[in-house]
Amino acid sequence: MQRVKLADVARAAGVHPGTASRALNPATRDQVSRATSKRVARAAERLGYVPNTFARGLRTARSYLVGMVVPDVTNPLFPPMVRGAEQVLSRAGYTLVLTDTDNDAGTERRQVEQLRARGTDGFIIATARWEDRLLDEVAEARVPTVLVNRNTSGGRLPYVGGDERAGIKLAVDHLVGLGHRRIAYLAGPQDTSTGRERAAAFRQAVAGHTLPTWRTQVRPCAAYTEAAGAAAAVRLLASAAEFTAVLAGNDLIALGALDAFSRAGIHCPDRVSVVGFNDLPMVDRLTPPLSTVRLPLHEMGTLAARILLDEIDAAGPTDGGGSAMQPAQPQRVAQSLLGVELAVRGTTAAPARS
Amino acid sequence: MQRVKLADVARAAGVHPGTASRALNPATRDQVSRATSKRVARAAERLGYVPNTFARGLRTARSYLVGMVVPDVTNPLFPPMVRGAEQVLSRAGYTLVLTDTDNDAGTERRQVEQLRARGTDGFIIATARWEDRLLDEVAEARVPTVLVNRNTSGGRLPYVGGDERAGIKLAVDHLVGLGHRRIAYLAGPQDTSTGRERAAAFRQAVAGHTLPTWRTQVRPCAAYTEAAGAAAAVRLLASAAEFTAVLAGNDLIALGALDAFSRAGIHCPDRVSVVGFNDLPMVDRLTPPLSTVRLPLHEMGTLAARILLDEIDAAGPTDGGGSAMQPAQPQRVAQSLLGVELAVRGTTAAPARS
DNA sequence: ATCCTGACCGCAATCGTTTGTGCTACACCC
DNA sequence: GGGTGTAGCACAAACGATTGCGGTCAGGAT
Repeated sequence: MQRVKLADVARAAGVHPGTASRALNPATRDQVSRATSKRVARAAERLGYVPNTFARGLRTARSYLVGMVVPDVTNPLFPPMVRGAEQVLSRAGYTLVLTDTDNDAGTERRQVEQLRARGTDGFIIATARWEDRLLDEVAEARVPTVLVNRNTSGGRLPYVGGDERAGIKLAVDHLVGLGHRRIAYLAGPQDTSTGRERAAAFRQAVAGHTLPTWRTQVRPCAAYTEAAGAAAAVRLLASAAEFTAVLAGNDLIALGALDAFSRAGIHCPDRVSVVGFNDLPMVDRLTPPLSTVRLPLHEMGTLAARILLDEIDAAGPTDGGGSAMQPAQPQRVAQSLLGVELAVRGTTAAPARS
Repeated sequence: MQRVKLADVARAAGVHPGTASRALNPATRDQVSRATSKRVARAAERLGYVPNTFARGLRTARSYLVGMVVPDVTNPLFPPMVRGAEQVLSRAGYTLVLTDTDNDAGTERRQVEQLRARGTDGFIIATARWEDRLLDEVAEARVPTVLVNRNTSGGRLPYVGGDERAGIKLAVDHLVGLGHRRIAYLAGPQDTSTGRERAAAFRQAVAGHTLPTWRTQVRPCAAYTEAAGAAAAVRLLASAAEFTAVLAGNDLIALGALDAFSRAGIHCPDRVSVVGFNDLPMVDRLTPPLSTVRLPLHEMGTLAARILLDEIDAAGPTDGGGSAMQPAQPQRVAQSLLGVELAVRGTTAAPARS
């Protein structure tokens, strides 16, 4: 590894290693005279001293490592969050460790445990399930953690996401504004917060207008994939329900539905309007370009990182056991909802007059 | 951090910590009787022992950390590589640290140095420039490193990428097969290996057929972006060169060119054929769907990781200075080119008969 | 002149593992 | 039975930084 150690710096500055340590550490610098502090700093600079992370970590039980857990880096939803998080973390001297769980609960658990063993200072987790034992344990162990994009039912961990209710409402209002009265919703999987929240928001938004509702109006998809979206769409068609617009739980579902419609000879936007969610890259280049709800993904990443840093500072050195003071009841923690916007594009239009 | 340490395990098994250490380490297990080894293993299991990475790293100068450097996680080209690399690394007990340089040489240097200070065991680098001082230094310092996707001029570091020459040849042959005779090439930036390699391959492929060549036939773009591609395309149009097909340095350039052509009223594929490179997600859903060369991105990631692991093993504990035996000349290292394929889709067709 | 105070810094223990060295038996051979 | 090997393990010294504790010294108060 690197050659020059603290003792070298100390020798060069003519002081004891302990003193050099204090001089270099901003938090303890005032225990040392300004003169020696300067001298040590200069020596360190000159010799190109960089502290040995292992030694430091061994003593302080701080790794300056943060784990970020995503289901699939390949899904374009996540990279912007990763990027945002990494920017603020690295600026704060932390290093981001990315792990991809491949959407599998087992590997997720393994990865998290491996990172915990490594002394990771905290986690940013984008894989939360609505009921999530692993996260319950993490919360129990008081490991600094913040959820992003997906929340849990418990609400015991800080969360940052987009304002899904607002996004759905925007979409529904837009469709209603165009003249649509019968709108179907292709919901995401109901074991994720986004699937549940958006579905609930849809019902609420529809109830806000005086629109007809019918039994098969909201149909959950098995997954956030094109295949699942297509399947749900054909089921919807088979149900013979009348509808002039479809709101999808996310863009992939919307794309799948679009495929199904076009295969059934139902042209968009002439015969059916479709709205997605997430505004994935490229969906604005399709024909017709997809109308969709845009989330501030990058900002979600940066905010999550900032909240995590606060949490880490508050927790102090990782004592694992957590502080003795346990609140009377599981306290409610910060749930941040960021503003979203609707991108109106080519897949939405006034309904055909029947 | 975690409560139970090696000494606890040793006590439980009735042996000295040193012995417990050997018993737990597969490489030194044979210095201990089978009986005690079993006993220690059982005790460790029962107590839930996980070794302290700091202490271990402090002693062994091994971090089991690998840094992966990409210019921009948000570019869909990279996530599959990251994913592939992470899969093989984590299976080998390593942890992947991802860092995004934002395409900036300065932050790249800072990130790499920070990771080096952290004792990172090796690097997978996807940001190589054709002339790259930082990588020269890294090679000099003998830090285990493998380049992926982009190479350097020196060829002193192991590299894994797609077989660009073959890809370009496939594309050119395809166009020629359709009847095209005048093909232009919109090259990527010439400070990257991909930009240079593909351009050279294009010239070679064209020379392989008896096609006309002309002065403005290959035009470098300033960057791998849609804007740069569009700009190059309008320059190409302005040059009044006759051409019936365009091969692009990558998909983004192709998309930009497509935009420019459509703005100029030149319809694709009727009046001009276009083929891209990389096969980004979604480009198969555009109208017309983009014909392009597909790279085995995931496999590039896994192979890079495997080569890196070999290198790390060969290098042994990070001694920084490198072994004393220096080869007479900078030896040529493994340069792996993976097979590519051409996805023939809607942007290529026989040229209009003039 | 003595005592006290506080600023500054040195000393040494400590974090938890790994690993070179050396001790103790026991087995084996002639 | 004495010498030689060898297997199995204990001992303790590292690795490099942090930090509680205590010592020194100058300067001011009494």
